[in-house]
Amino acid sequence: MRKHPEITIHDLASELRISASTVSRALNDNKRISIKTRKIVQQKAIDMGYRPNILAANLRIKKTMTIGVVVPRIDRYFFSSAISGIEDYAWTKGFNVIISQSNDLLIKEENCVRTLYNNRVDGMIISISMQTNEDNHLRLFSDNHIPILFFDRFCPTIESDRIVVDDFNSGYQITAHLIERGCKRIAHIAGPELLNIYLDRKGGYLKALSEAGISVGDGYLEVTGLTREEGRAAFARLMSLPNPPDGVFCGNDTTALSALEYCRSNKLKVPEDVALVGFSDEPFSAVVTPSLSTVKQPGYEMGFLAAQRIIERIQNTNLPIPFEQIVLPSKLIIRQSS
Amino acid sequence: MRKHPEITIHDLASELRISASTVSRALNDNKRISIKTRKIVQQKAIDMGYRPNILAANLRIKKTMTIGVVVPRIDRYFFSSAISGIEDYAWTKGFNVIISQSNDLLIKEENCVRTLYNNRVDGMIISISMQTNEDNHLRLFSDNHIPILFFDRFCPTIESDRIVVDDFNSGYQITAHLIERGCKRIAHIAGPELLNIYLDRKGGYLKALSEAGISVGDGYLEVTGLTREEGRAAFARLMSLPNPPDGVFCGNDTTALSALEYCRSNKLKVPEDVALVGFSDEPFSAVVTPSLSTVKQPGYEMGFLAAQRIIERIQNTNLPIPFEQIVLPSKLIIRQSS
DNA sequence: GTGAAAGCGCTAACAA
DNA sequence: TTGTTAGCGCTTTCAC
Repeated sequence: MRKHPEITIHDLASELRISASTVSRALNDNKRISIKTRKIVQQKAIDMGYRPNILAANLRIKKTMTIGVVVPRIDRYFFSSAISGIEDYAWTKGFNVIISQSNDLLIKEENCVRTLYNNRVDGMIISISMQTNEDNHLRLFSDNHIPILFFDRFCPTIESDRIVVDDFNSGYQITAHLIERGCKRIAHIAGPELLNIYLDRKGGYLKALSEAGISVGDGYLEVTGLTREEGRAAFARLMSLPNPPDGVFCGNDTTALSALEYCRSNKLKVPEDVALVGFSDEPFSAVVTPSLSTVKQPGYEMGFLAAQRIIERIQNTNLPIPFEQIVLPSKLIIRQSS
Repeated sequence: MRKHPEITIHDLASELRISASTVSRALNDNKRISIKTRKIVQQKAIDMGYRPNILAANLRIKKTMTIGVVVPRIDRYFFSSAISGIEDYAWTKGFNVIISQSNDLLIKEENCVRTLYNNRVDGMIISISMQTNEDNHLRLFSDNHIPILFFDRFCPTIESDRIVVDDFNSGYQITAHLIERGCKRIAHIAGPELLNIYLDRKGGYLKALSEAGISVGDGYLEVTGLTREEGRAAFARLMSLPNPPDGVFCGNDTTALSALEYCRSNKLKVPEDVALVGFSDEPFSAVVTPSLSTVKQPGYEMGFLAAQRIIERIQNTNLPIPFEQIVLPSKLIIRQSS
């Protein structure tokens, strides 16, 4: 039931008849202060209900103990689990996390990044939007030597740490799997070419095909925004081809789901008529019927590692740690749809 | 390509040969400064790449412009969409949001709340954990008159604003719907009685039954933690009853899904043998087969409104606005499972 | 309409 | 081992 009057180190100091700096040091467990004094001060702090003014400390120390996060959308499972990982680690280190979403819009992303910059976050973890085709806003950080770390979707022109999964190899595995299960005509619904992840997935697809001596059928490569609607349209186009595919690697689970729904309403059997594979292992993928083959990305782990990495960098801004691209393993999950 | 040297109002001041206070005022569009001076200062600020030091301003002004959020888990769709709503509104008002998750553990929740308190957030939006049976940590806020707002799951002993959906009525509607479609033996898998939401859902269930003159069958009321596993076990118990139910109102979509899976592996037809209804409209609910009847909660809107409300309160701490419980409409969505 | 000066609560260089 | 002192960058009273 304590009331407003905030206790400061000066209150503690005068109460104990010592100086404020001693109080400050004692509170921070500075070894220059005798254990005895430290104990006394710390106890008094508790007794008087002292809480440090982080603002003042941060102003003095010129750090905010905050890391900024920008993701396309919070409510997508992959991103929310990544955020979960970021939060969990950051909190153990006393860092706060402020989150913002770009809605996959470049202009919104620029706005987010600028706001984080103005808020003086100590570092930024970002997964760029589908539209991001330039990097001026990102340079706000890199040019000013504020740590920046990309996860999943990165901007190739900014030198920095990155945490990704091996999209190329995953795309390769998916396609190889389709080939192995007997598909002869394999199509791919790809995402925006601006993004490394989709480019890589497509690359893996192409490599697997060419290794197997299969050429990409006419019209078998669709490039879309990977929304539900675009996915459905793209899949419809594929299935209306004179020689429709018997296996489709969809750029994400959302489009795979659209494909599934298209099949349902058009009485196509999955996987008999056409085998389907998605990407991301969204929560719904395991439970739709037929369940969706997909690639599981370790969202939580990526976030956790990202936080770990960036905090390490924040705490060693002077040390010249080389930038690193960390590739986490993803896992092909074969279910009923293929 | 600007470098480290941060510009301060003093730099602007000396550059323009005016005082720092004038610069400060001009930057804040204070009408005591002539329009002309304001323009000049603001332009200079841009030219010199000035960015205000929010930390210093906040220290002075004793606000952090930050609101804290505590949810059970970020990666559950309902919560991530609520957070999305909170973020969206807060950013328009220049507020930052710091998010933490309790993992439905009281001890973790206490920790989160304490951290937010120490971080001097200007207000807190919280949906309490399944274990929260006391309110000492919450009193940290309410006793110190820091605005606190509950959404969805609230603590009844703390006086404050609340934003909820009408769980009672939703539970009633679900049950009435099951009755209407011909179910005679309706069971309910309820959640922890500690939480208003589950208590209300159960209350609605009971009321609908009693109004219809149906009594609750023996063993028809299961109280669980509503996880996938507990849901499955509870549903298995129900179906092993001598007189198993022909309609089950599951406390959330997760348990409804478990039930569905149980039915699948036990060759029970849904909804013919047993009709199923869940709660929350998780992303998977619409796409499983059979698709899941459920109640849609407006997560994003709740978050948006919560942010709006708490910011209003933060900005009028002196005004005695009465506490309010805002009930948002939820919507029964009837799908194939019932 | 503008300036001088004090101070938010803390840390840290320098002294003792 | 402890204290003195000087700010961090901003806002704001009070004076002119």
